[in-house]
Amino acid sequence: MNLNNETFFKMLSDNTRLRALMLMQRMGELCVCELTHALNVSQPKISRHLAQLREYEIVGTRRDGQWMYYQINPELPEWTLLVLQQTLSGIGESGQFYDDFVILNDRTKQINVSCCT
Amino acid sequence: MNLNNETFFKMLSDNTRLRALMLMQRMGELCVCELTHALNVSQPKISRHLAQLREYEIVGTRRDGQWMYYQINPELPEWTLLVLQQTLSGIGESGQFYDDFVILNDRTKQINVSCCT
DNA sequence: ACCATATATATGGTTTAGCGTATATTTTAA
DNA sequence: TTAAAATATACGCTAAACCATATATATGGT
Repeated sequence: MNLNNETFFKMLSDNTRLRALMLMQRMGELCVCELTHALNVSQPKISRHLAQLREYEIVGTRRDGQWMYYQINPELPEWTLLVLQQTLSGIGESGQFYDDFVILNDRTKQINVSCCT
Repeated sequence: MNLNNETFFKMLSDNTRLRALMLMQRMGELCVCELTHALNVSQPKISRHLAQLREYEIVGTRRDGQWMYYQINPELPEWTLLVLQQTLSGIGESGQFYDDFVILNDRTKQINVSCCT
């Protein structure tokens, strides 16, 4: 599927997708279970949204064993990358987006815990 | 209506609204008939979209006689203004968004022509 | 081969968004 | 006060988005 400007913003216009993107923007790649946990949404739900983001190549994936890692596609048009960056710095330091980050971080700090438990 | 991040992007995710916003970002305030003409869409259509943008205070209005002028609300959160700016510089120099601008400019260059003829 | 874990997809239903057409409102001018 | 222009809204419809639940696929370990 080809990404036009309209569609790019549509992908940002769902709260679950936006939260996921903000986490990826901050943390680099993340696996599905980390996102499921940090955002506290059902697995099929996050998976469907990630599939949409991948369909338009807003995110790329890497498989490592059973885990699928998602990250923001670094080859997106420059201006879209800047928009994502601007958005994170605009909204990432408080509220829900910040909370998501804290939950994710608390979890990853627990060493020796496999990605998803 | 209160504007959240999700909604902000939703407002950018419709092509007609995005085109209108890009023109306003470039030109400052514009009246409905200018937008109708530049975007070549029906008057009720642009009017409904402008009403949505106004509902979330993404744009503000000023009446001058029969004409209603719309412009991007300068009191939007800083990051959203930056996103709009970034978007225009990313997509405004070619394609449909540029074409809209050219059409608008050709028209306004005709001096002594009332706003809508 | 079989099971458990991680992830993806399919299905059916509900809500929301957008459109064209018709009509209403506001303002100006005669 | 009537008409015309500019703009806004209402209505009925269609399509798209999103969700929860159920099921399928893929991988790794035993």
